[in-house]
Amino acid sequence: MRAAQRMNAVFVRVALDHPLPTLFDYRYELAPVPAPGLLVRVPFGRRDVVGLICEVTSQSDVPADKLRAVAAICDSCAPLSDEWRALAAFAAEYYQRGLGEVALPALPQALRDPSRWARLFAPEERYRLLPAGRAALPDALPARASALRRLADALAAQPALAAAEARALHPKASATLDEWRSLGWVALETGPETPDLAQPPALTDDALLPHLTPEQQQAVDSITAARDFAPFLLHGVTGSGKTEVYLHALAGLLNARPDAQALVLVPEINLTPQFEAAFRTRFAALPENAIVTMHSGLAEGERVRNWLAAHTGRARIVLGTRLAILASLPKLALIVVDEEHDPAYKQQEGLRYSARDLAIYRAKQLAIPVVLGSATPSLESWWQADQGRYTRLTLSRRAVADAVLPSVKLIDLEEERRRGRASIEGLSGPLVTALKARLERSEQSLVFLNRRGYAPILSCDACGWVAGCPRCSAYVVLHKPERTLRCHHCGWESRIPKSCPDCGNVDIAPMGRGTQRVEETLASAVPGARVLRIDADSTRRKGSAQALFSDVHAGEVDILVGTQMIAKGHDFQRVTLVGVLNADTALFSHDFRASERLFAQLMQVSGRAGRSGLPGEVMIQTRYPRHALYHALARHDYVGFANSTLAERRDAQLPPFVYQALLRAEGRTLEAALAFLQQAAAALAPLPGADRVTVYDAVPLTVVKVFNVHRAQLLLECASRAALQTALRAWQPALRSLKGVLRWAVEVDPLDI
DNA sequence: AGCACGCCGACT
DNA sequence: GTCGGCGTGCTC
Repeated sequence: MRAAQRMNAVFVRVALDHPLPTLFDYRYELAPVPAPGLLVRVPFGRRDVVGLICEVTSQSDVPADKLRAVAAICDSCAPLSDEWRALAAFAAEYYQRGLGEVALPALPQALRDPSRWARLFAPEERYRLLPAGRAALPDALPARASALRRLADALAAQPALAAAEARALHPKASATLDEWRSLGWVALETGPETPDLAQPPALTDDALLPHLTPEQQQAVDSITAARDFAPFLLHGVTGSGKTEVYLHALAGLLNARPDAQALVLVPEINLTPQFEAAFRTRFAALPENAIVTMHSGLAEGERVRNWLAAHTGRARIVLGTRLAILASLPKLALIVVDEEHDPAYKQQEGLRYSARDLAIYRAKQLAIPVVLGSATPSLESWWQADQGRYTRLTLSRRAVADAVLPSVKLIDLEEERRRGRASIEGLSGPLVTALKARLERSEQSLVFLNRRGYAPILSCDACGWVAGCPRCSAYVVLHKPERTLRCHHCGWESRIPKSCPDCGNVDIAPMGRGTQRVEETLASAVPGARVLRIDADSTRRKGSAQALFSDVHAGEVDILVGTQMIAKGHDFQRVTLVGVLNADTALFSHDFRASERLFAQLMQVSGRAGRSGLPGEVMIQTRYPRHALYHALARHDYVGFANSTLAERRDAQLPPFVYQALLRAEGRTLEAALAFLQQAAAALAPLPGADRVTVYDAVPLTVVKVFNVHRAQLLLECASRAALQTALRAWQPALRSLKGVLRWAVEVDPLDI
């Protein structure tokens, strides 16, 4: 008996969201058959947590007295596929984390809450209006019970009303509907949803589509013809119609295979609405729930619904930000990464993954095409294309007839000053004149400045005091509309002092300019102009960015001033002038990627001008009008810029010619953080692979202290990705065993150094 | 990461 | 006399 039990014993090896990189074994004694990929609720220490079954075995190496039993299993949700678990395992391996730390946070929160499992997978309840109810209902309700009336109207309007929809219409819908049920007015039904309407043979009518330029057509043909892993770098100047290429490639795929899924990534939440609208218009024949979005702005309920739509295969197009790269997509057949160069694809906390790089992995794993689109590809991707590992697809011309690239003018601030030409609060004469001319012609202008707030510094003329953050080693930024000083690192806020807290002098003055100050200046410098500011501050409320952008589209704005938020994606029809302020700071940054980022940003913002056929003009105010970056920009010469920057990177042995990783440490004192890093460096030296790794000195971060925590980092560099990976993997236990109360994390392929 | 247990200062 | 500081140790 005992022996038989042992023979039949079932154990599961479970990944938990926990820093230990191991799996945890549990006895499995429940009725449903366990399978890898299913979620379970297990006791862990003193609490219950959700884990992912990675293996089902008949024996365990863990001593029997330590083993505990699985408490519950979620078997109404199809198991996460082998491919998905392999993706999570790869990400965990590559970014030096535990599998559970990758897999579980990638799931929607509701799935990680066992108390919600039953409800999530319960067949949706629906209410159907019965003839008795149809006869009685509207009149039986009090005249002013508007919510009840809406509920009744909704019941009358459709064959069956989903319980969730009913609850959205009326907070007490369940109680009301139960009452109506007892009166014989409505019937409750459960079961599978009414089947979707049969999909028409073709989702799109080719005759109605905008006709493609030969370059676009060739790009679409190449993508559509791909039958295996095929990475494409779609290099297209702004306005060249990259989106149309995506749409055609999607149409080709979705038409050819009625079950295929596509994943489209965009760098920012702000860009999802316009893509979603384009997909819904173009693929109007798809059922509504076949196109879903995935980003951090979704409410929890919608997040699970959309995730499940992807997981069950019902969603054909998933549109999302970087987190969508970890969605479960059993029939994934095409991945598009729009604006692939955008740093937003790099997660900057927790698991610091690059969604673009994982997209490449995923495409390779599934042997499918992946399209990386950009007007200014990352040098990493450009180099891959140079090497022939990615296929380059080029769109060299603007797609709209007559739309030409804007002319770029550099305004030499030194010369303006030498010649004694007037400028108003940092706005040069030529720029103000150009802005006024646009206003007269009822055209729109855009002023780009990558610094929010009113002024980055508030200082005392008399003693040199500068307002700083008490918690960070950083100055605080003056925010005039909010009448506060604000730390952009930790969020600390205070009132604006009336006099210098050090010497009492009342002449404390804002220095430098942010978007708020430029907004104020523009209002007086360009009389009559309707000025709108869009930045992280003016769009803090959820959904407000959309409203502000639609004001611009509706022509209710003459001058739009803002940070990089205004540079991305939006197709403003009447913008013919782009002014760029304060770009020079990035030219001489210590960050070797600063110029690449600046070039991409300026190229992108320049691309906002003249999209609809009106001639566009870009004016860049600079002290260095002869700088090579600006010259390349004026010629719209990404290729020249990329090639010369790559040559510099090669000479300096910087990425993509070497691979980097960082060890970051945070401690109560800088000394503690540095000491930890030095110990860590010493521990690395004897490990396998470490002989090929260059370890630099531990250094404090530029902003050493944030929220009273002192930060330092150690840079590792290696010509071989494999050797770096080996060394990093071997390093983990050593790092864990180092003592000291200190937070640390390894970052692979860091963007900011 | 949580969440315990485990030994030393200022309070009902 | 306890409440609670965070050091360190464990989680199948």
